Amino acid sequence: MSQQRPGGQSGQPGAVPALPDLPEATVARLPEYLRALHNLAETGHDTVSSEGLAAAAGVNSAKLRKDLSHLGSYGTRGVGYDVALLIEQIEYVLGLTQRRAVALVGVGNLGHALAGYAGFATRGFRIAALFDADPSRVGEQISGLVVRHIEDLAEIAAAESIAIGVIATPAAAAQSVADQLVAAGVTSILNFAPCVLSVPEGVDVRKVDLAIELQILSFHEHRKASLTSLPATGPTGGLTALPGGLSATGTEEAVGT
Amino acid sequence: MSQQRPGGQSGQPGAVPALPDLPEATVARLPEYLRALHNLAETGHDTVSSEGLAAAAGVNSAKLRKDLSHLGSYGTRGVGYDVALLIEQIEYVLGLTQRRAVALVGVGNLGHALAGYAGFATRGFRIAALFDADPSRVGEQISGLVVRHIEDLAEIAAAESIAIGVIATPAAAAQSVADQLVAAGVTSILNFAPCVLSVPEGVDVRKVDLAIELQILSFHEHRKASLTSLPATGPTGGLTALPGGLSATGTEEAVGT
DNA sequence: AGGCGCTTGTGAAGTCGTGCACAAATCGCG
DNA sequence: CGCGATTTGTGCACGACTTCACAAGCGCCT
Repeated sequence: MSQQRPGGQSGQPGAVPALPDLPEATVARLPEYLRALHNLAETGHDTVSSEGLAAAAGVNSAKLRKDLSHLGSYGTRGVGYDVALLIEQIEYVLGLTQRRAVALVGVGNLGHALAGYAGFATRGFRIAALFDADPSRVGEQISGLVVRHIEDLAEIAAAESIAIGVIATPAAAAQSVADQLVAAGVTSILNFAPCVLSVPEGVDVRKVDLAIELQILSFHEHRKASLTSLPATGPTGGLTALPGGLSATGTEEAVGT
Repeated sequence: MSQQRPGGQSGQPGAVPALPDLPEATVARLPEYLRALHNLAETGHDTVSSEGLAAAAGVNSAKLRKDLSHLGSYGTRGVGYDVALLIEQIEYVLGLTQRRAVALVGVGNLGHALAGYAGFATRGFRIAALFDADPSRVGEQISGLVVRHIEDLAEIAAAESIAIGVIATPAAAAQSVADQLVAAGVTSILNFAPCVLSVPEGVDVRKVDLAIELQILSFHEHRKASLTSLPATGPTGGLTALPGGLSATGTEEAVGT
């Protein structure tokens, strides 16, 4: 609460205030709060209550308050949180005040999509370089960037101060790419390849596996089906009259996500 | 994930081998085990120890044994697990014995990549239909499928027995699409749009947000950077940046890939 | 047949995360 | 200036998950 500087002894004058070491679960939710806050800011809200922000982020309000309390006391009792101030604080804690350079390796199907994903640019990141091992792809231009050969990774990573790498290669190549990223000084990796990477201590790896997400959903489907013996909403039971209110008025063109 | 049915297990006197009520954390790991097991099977392994499989899946061996124990006793003490049998069991529990039909909504940048992603097809799923709200995209052919207008969703979903939907639209359209999916009988949704979806009880939603993953990595980058000048406090010790070693720490077998 | 080494399955303890409930703090108003 | 309405920050209890440690079971070798 009154602890402006968690972490205790920081004898470094002028140094960055030591980051509180947040619970991992909290860290994983902060980006969601941040997105919700940006939405609120755009719709003209100056302050927001924990209840309101929690609803916008899809979590419990008590959890939200506890999460925010971990990074200091930035709310006002009886009023709520100042949206702009909270955005600033979360962006600072997440290290988004600088626009981090990201290297993307593998410009296949998925790599193309990622290279064109506007969400990276608008949320604190800059794709600084694209790489591939296939010579026929080197030189291709995607979203204003030229694909370089993976051999040039170390050189470019150093020049661009790249600390985060994204692997969008086939699984067979992923470990080799990871090794090269680490050798080039990258200390955080986002892996889309369906395999386990082994990296030295001090390097963070996060994994996104699209098939796994579907398989988890499949389990719940299976379970729901095994519990459903009588309910009318059986599979393809017949055309149920759709509620007319669900018109597609809100649908827009599906621009590249 | 949150909306679990309460434990009131009603009736159903021993008919089907009722699905064990697995911990959510276990469910999330089963697909990883499954992938590792397929790798092992392809490289000629007939059996595998918990230690070996755990290494291949990137988890602790005790955790793996406990996970597997939840779905029955399919190991042999002193020997290990029969790879083929375990694959069969996990696929059954995950509901992958049938090839589930999936609807993909939004064929923008990301949607294209997902439609062409081979991993879905090889891991238990069949993309049965593509949808978009943009008339200029309707009719386009992608990976052997014709893009249909979102209006046709209900009809096609019924015809193809689609129970899982994937949303790859801009955030502004996602809620509307989700409503339409639900109205069409879809009970599981994988959402790539950066927003919170509200759905009726009984519908499962999982979310994948690429920018959030990067922001989590960014936090750890920020934290690492702020520690490099501070004394190491805590059990995690200072991250000793072994400069020369580019090879991975573990010498464990790298699971063929 | 019996002992020995290996591996599973699991009780128990420890750690982490969640949600409730409430005191403390702040604002607006009479 | 004090009071009530409102909302934050947090102590505490509970539940979920992880990890350890070990007994029980299995196959092989002698």
